Amino acid sequence: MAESYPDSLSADAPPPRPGGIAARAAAGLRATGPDYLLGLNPEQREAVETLDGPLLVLAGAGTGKTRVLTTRIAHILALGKARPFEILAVTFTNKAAREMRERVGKLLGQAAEGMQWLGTFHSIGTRILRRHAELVGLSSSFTILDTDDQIRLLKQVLAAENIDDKRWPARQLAFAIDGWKNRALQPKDVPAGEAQAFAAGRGAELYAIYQARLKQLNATDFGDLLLEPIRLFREHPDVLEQYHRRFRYMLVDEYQDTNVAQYLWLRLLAQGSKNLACVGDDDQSIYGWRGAEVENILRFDKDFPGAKVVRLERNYRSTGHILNAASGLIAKNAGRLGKTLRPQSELGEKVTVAGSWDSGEEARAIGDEIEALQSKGCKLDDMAILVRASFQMREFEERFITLGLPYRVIGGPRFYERAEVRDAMAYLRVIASPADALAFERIVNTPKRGLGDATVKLIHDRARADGITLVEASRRLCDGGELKPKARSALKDLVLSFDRWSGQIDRIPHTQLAETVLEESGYTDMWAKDRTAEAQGRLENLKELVRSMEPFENLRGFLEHVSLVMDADRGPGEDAVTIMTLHAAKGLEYDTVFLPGWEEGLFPHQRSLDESGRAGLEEERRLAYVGLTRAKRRAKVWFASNRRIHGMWQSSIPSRFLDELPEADVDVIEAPATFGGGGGMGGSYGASRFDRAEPFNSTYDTPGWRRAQERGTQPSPGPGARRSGPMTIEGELVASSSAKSAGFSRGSRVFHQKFGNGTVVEIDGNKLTVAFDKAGHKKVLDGFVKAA
DNA sequence: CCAAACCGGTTTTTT
DNA sequence: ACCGGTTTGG
Repeated sequence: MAESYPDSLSADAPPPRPGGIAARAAAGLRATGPDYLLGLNPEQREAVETLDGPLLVLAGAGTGKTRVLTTRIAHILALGKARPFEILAVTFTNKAAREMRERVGKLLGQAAEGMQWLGTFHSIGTRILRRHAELVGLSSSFTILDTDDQIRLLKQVLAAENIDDKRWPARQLAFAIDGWKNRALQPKDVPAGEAQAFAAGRGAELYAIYQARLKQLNATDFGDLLLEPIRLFREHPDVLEQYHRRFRYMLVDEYQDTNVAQYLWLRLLAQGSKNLACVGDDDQSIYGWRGAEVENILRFDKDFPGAKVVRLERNYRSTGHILNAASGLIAKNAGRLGKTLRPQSELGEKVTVAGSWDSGEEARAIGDEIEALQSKGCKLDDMAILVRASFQMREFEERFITLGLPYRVIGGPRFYERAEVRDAMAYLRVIASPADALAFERIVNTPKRGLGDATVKLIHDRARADGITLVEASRRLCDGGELKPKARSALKDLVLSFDRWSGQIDRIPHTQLAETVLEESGYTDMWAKDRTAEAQGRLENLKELVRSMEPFENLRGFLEHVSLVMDADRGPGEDAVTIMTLHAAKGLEYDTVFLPGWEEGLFPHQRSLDESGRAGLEEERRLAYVGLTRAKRRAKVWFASNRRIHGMWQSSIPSRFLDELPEADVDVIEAPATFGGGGGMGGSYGASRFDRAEPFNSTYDTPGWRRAQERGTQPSPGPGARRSGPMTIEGELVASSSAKSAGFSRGSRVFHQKFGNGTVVEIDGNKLTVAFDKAGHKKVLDGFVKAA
């Protein structure tokens, strides 16, 4: 097997061990406990034991999907049906891949380490592509462009073709190309009608030019990591044949999220052994907007004749009412295979539905409820707030900061997408591969060196004329006379620096090299001199970047990892409430789940309805289903009658999804008493449940309104309310309010988002007086600062 | 070359 | 209302 692969990458494939793998796997099992099949229910067991031929496991929420997947792998290995490196196991995210590896490892011990084909679609695609790169016009050291690089490259293509990128933005072209790649369309396959849509019919042509540029740069984008292997398999049947022989068993997680390209990729590979097991849940397909085709799972048995379908319907996660509510809701969808989740525990608490006057009150009420639960002994770690759109998070953050309630935001700006991290990465990329033109361009004038567009253009021209890299071109340019003395010395400096750094690449540890580069390039200095509030956080991120390089053997390994992973690990840290989007919540579970913002227009989202009509509505409904089924014991749904969207206050009516929840499983909370000071919209929706016909805010006779009048404030806390609270998300790896004021004492050095660094001069309860280095003396709440 | 004015877009997110 | 990117003027 391994020896049939020519290039050096096969070196990491352990040689087939002479016999004994199965035996050792089995031994590992014996060591970790009783037979792994015990404890599975009959359906799970069937899903694990049906090894041969195509299999679709329809796994409802909380039915033990991952367990089935991992146990199945263990079973295959234990029976000696295949060796670890003969199993292909594909997931969508790195996180899922990591988890699967971990869990298989727990079952099998050592044997899991041989599973080199366990990974994401993209990482496995990369692996395949590196082995056969020459066959598709790349060299095996190709680089992988992320979205940012992709846009930059497209901008160049548009410029070269004299297309006004005002009228035809690169982003839009990128979007179109992504769409085509999702459907496995090469430039020649793009339907004429769609090609027409961009730049007066030049869409497909531009796509072709872009592909050619990628090849020139020895680069791929994410789509290519799937597409190119497909092309490879189609054009080189002998290569496909090798993989047919290799992959004796194939497993796919979250099959409902696959797009056309992924489906074709799998189908090509599955022509070999036919042992393809897909696990998924059509009711949890929520990624249609980025190319996922629910159809793939709906027609699995037609695509793979003779496929067996196993349904997992016993839900071990949620209590009865929650599950029934979710089931009742999802039953309104037409396009589904149909499953009925059966609770395995008592009915538990009903799902609650409560209304509030506006989003601020919603945040206050939920905050109060969280504190109430906390005082009853519930851990914050077991609670989550799941929102439809990320702008909703702000309100909760603000509220929690004032309450001093620790929280965690999942899915803010990603670590590796931050400008400073990307800049630093660009330096490293140029050092590792001087041919990386996009990286060089990114940092040639960052920090400012007086090398503007004019100079960059000269470099470009020279590179193109001489057929050399931008770095080489820069070097030659310095020797020539085209440059003004200022630009020339700056560029000379940069080139010499890169020479120096490249020379050290194998001589000093890569982390140290990174530090040197950031220091010597003046990059760290640039931020150190920056007086804006984010600068401090950015410096932190740079340090974090260097730390995150530690586990890697060398710079190359790290860069490869980042290009695929783009996802920083976030430690669990202190006890904290989690705030995230519904999309981010898939696959997770919490004791208590708060679901705010169930209003027409927001959830279901208007845009989804506008763009995809009924299919869009069904996807939104699946999202609601995902939200509810995250809850183990308590699901608390909220809606507000006023919400500020794009800066404008708008009144809203309760989501149609509320009416679709079975009455028997829902408690409508009417009494405003439960949340101190927060008024419910109680009375008005009591009559006809959620009062869809008549927006209740049309009558100014609500508790909220009356209270507002009594207070003599503006009726809507909206327009006039101050919204100046510091946003913690910027500049931190994980935004979180510091739980307790813990640890601050006079003389402590602290950092404040707005005022920067300072020294604590006085403490009064949770109020600190701080002498800020730049902003002078201020009184601040301890929640607003963190230890510097 | 840089800073200030200006414009457009604003659901969800992975790789 | 706000952010980020682009254009424009110094």
